[in-house]
Amino acid sequence: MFKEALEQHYGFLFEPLLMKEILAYGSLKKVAPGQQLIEIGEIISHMPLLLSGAIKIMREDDHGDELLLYFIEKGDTCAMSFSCCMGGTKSDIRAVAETDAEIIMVPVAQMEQWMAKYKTLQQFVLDSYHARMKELLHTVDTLAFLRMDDRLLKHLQDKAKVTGDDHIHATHQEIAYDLHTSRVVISRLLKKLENEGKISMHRNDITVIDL
Amino acid sequence: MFKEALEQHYGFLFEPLLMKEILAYGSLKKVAPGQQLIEIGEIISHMPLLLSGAIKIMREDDHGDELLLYFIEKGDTCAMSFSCCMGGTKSDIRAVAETDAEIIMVPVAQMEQWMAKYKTLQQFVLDSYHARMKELLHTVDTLAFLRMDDRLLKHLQDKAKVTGDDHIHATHQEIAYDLHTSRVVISRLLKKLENEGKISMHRNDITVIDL
DNA sequence: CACCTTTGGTAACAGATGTTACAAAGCATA
DNA sequence: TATGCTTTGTAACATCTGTTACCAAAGGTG
Repeated sequence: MFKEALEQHYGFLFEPLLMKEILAYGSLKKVAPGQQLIEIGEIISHMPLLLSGAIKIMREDDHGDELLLYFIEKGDTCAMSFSCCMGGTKSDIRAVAETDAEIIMVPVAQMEQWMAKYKTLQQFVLDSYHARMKELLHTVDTLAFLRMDDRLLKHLQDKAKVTGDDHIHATHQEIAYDLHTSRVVISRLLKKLENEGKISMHRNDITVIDL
Repeated sequence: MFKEALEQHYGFLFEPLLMKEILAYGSLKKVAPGQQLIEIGEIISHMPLLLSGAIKIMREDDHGDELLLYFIEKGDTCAMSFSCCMGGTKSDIRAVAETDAEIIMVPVAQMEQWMAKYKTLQQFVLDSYHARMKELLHTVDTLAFLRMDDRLLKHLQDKAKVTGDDHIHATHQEIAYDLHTSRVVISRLLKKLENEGKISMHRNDITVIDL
């Protein structure tokens, strides 16, 4: 049962009746790192409520080039998936598990009913939109105002934060995909960060010192 | 009176009772190009409903460097200002009139009441969030995947679209501020676009040919 | 017209980022 | 140990963008 986890992360937000409904209609989904949850262009049938772990939200252009937008953590939902499923439109983003994660999947049909009934859910959705908007603004700031070395360090810090581990297990190539640059550039800048004492490196393992 | 304009742009969206309330409590604001509507850090007391014209939404970093996020046109609202005023938080963005514009300003206090009462307003706010989110995603795409020449052309096309005029009256310096680059870079790339036949240039006037 | 201000053009250079190519190191496995 | 794959290091170079400096053109004002 996922009753306890639900209570813990959403109990203070949602009214008791809504909690019961979520328990009745929602289903628990467990995913492993790297597992894809939502693909671009896919029609959304469920709204996710994250109980544990972290999800990374990615954007892709016409040429298949990728960019990490932000991470979603426990107690959050993907507001975009909400508006997509309510409007019946397709997903603008890809969602991939960054860590092991537990998610409650609520069917769209229920969500529509509940939005009319439950004030707390309305508020939650609005708050969620606001939070995601702020994240996106942050992403824009990063892209517009920072150079690649700062973007890289920030990325490593973010990754350490959402995984709760200052050891990052990723190849230079994987990091390059997230930041939409090339492996050589990442290797170069990582070496620079190491020389500056902000990280230390081993094969498949970067330790963030400057957290 | 702004009754007619309101009917025209929002009549099909809002229920009659809500329209009456907006007429009763909203006030019409007319602004001229360049006039600032919202400043970063400001507390929002009113929610704007755009009747005519276009507003540009800007972001600024710690060093005072600017970036144009997107334009808002008639029938739109600034979803961010909504969440800011509902939450009592400060504005993350700056809003500046791009053209002459007419805006209905609705006091926050009313908005909170109406959100509980009127389904159509709830839907409008959710839709507005979704639309703004999409715009921001577009902005991210532009920053992450395009080079400056394409960003510049896209900016000129956007500007021509929201003003309804393929003649753009702006100095190279002003364009440089919007795109967060330097005047020299803009001059260089504009000359390139002119050679490619996509625009033609005169002092303080760029004509977009490739719309 | 003479004078000044604003705006735009261009060269020359610096720095950041992207690309290609190749070597070396780490790891797994026969 | 020998072999092969993955991952990382590095050089050399191309390209894009940003900076500085200076001049020229356009427009306004006396």
